[in-house]
Amino acid sequence: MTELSKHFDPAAIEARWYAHWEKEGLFRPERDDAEPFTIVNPPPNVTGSLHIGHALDNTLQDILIRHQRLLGKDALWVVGTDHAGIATQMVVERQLMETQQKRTDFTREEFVEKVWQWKEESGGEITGQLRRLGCSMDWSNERFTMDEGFTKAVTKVFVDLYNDGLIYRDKRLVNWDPGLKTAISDLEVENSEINGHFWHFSYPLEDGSGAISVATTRPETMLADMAVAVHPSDERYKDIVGKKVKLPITGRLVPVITDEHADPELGSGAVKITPGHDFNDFEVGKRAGFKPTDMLNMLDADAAVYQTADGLIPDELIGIDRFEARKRVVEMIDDTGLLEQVEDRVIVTPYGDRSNVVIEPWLTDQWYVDAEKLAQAPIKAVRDGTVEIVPKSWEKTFFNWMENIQPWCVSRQLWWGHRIPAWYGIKKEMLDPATADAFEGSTEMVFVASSDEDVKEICSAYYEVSADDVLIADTVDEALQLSGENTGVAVITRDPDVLDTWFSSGLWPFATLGWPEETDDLKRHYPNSVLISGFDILFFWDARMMMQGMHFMGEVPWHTLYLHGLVRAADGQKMSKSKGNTVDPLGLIDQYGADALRFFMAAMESQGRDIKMDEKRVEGYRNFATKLWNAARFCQSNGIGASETLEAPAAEKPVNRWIIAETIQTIQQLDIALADLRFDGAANTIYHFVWDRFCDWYLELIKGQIDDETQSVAGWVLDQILVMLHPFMPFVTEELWSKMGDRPDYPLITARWPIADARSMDEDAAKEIDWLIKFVREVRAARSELNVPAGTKLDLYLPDAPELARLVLSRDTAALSRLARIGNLAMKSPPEGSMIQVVVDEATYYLPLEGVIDLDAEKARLAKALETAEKEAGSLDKRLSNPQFVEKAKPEAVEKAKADHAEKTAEAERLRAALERLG
RNA sequence: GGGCGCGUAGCUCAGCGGGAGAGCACUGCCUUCACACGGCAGGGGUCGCUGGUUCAAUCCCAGCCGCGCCCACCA
Repeated sequence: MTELSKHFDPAAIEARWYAHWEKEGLFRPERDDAEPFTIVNPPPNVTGSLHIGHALDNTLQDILIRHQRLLGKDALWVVGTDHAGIATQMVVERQLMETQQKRTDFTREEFVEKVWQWKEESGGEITGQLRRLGCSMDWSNERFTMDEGFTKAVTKVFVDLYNDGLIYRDKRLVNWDPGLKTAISDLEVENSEINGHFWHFSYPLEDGSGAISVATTRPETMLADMAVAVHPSDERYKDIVGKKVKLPITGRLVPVITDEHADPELGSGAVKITPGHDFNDFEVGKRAGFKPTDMLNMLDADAAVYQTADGLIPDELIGIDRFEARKRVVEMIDDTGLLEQVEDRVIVTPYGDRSNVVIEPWLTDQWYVDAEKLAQAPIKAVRDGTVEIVPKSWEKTFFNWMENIQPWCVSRQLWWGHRIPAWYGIKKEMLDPATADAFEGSTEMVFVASSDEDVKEICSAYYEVSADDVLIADTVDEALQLSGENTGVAVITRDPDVLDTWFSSGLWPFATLGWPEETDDLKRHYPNSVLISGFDILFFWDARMMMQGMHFMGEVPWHTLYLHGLVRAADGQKMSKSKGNTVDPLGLIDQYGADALRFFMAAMESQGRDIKMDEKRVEGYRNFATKLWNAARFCQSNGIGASETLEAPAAEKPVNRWIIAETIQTIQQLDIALADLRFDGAANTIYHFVWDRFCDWYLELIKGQIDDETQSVAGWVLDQILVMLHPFMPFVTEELWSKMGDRPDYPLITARWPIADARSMDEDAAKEIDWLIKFVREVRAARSELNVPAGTKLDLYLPDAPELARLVLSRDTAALSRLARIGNLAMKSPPEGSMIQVVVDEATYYLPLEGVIDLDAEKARLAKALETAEKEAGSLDKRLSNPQFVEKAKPEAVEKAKADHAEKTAEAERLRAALERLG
């Protein structure tokens, strides 16, 4: 047994214990016969480093996992990192930029190789940081979303979904990020309001019979206008419908059409229609009979002006950036006198969440997942309670999104990621390798397959059935030339795109367990027990896990979905790097220890609310750890050590019987709080037990009287504390566990969670000690208010005290002497003279005081106490004299009111008498 | 335009049908033999406002006032 230092120094023990746990395999002890408990960790980006949100998220998970491990379960916490397509590619591209290089200086293979290299050298920094937080994940099976097995799973999922008709290729408007030059999904678009303008143009009618006024916030798109729409019921334009207008600048002739979309109330009631560059207009365009392939496009991948198919855009505008083009178009229209008006207006503008660049609706071929179909099973699962969302208030949000879900664009024009397992046969003359949109309209046929081998088979089969117009492969596989030298119509090439990162991370709950192989782990740990995630990824990740999990596994991915909030800065603002208001969790760990940070997170995590950072509070929990440390130090120096029993030891002394009962009550409360996922309640329960009950009362009551029984009880209680606190504060508890006694091969991390054995509860002892505490408090308060010097001992006279009081007071003289500074005890009336009168329940206690006490102060004290008692008695009296209350209230409430009334009345009476005695 | 949530002690937050709690901050006393990262005692709240339901409302209902967040195609 090593002596403990006076202050607890977290840094001195954390790394040591973590290394020990990991090395000994204690995060995943062999428990093949135990009930499984499984959590998958939301895989952090491989580029990521631990931020305060991770600290919250992972602390909560670790609390659950450690608790379940202590309960004896086969607790598995799956861990790994996410390849994070866009983020990782950006990191490596930035790195290249430092040496004036760019991605396209390399072949795709070379670049991807560089990313892997980066990943090996610098990726996964966060995994070390999670260790510093104390997270007990199963590192021995760490995964990566692009490791071999996972990639296999992703490919299978794509192929299967394709074969089930749940993935398809479609030409429509996507959210195009011109900064990253890739499509992104709806969820990756963030709308924000900016100050813009509303330009009103006059479009002259072709026949010269007038003009129609249209207004737009995006004037440059008029270069690709294909119609002007008015509402069918709009009488003003009745005669113009069907005529054509001649667009300024391009001179394109476009029809005036009717469509419900046009709002007669807005502007002139006529709206320009640009199907290739606006989501509404796309729909209007389709209704008006335009096919997507015919819709005009006027922007390239960089969002610079691009010549439309009809070649009508003046050369001077070609190649100009969209925002510059906006100015030029307005100027040009103004020059022709067709600019009618410019209004200031707040415009909702879409930005890419990664690039922070304005998103462009752009007409491309992309892969889409039929999310609507996949959403049905998850909706039902939440509806019928198979998946419980905690807190429940998120259900509505979940349903609202799931029930209105849009096709999910899953293809990304990136190099880093899971490459889409689709191959195209393309006619040679259509192939233009120089441009990104080379495949535009050139696809002859698509083959979706898991491997080149599969492609070969499919191609051969296809060749057999329709030899005339098929391909000869030359890129993927030489064997495809089996198809013959067949006039050289086509080449085969693999889809250059990769999948949305969330497409793969959605498989996390089962692909990490070995799927598609039917492994034992998969059978045992799917469905997972619970998922902990921030509400910010409810749609991104949680919902997708449900869709993919239920489709491929036929079962929900987990039974409970716990959503926590955001950790905000102290002023309530969202933390962000750009605002510079982030708090580094590792800095907090350095300063206060991982245990303190973890306890803070747990204590602040009430369901449903964001957490505001409060460093003072972290400090407070550091103090708590020190408090526990010192309590253990006290125990150690008094021969109190590791308990030898799991059950509470037998005890005679009331104080020991009392603390055993208190401990068991704490276990019960903790069990309930943890079962309810009330992290705050759990943390507060153990906090107050340790500090208020164990340290402030129990240890004080036993000081100076520590016999064998007390040693074994105190040792047992401290052990239970260490176990109960371990999920929250793993480091300090493990250290104390080892220091409190020799327990080789029995580390705390795999100890036994205490059993709330109610048989050890003792009501009589509780009554006695509770009364004692109350009495000590009253005496202390009286002494303090009358400024009796702390060291002065006073004799105590109790002429009319009830039996319980006499018993307790005469037994616990040592404790009384220490805690209330009581000298001698006499069961009789006090001598004449000045004294303090203390009223506890129905009795008065007298403490004569040498010299003169401050009579006024004593009167004031008693008067105040009397006032309080009378007020309470009065209000209870009023309630009890209300027949309605006695009649209708619950009997318990009436009983309680009666008892309280009696007590308060007696107390008031005593206080009144005491006051009278003072004259 | 829909949906969700919040407004309780100076601050940060629990409580959510029987008469209000915690941590920090504040005041006074205490170098009491585990701990001053401590101990003891204390001050401080018309529980946003207005109605309603109830024997009883901070807690339930309605409306209002403030403040967040999410979703949504108003050009």
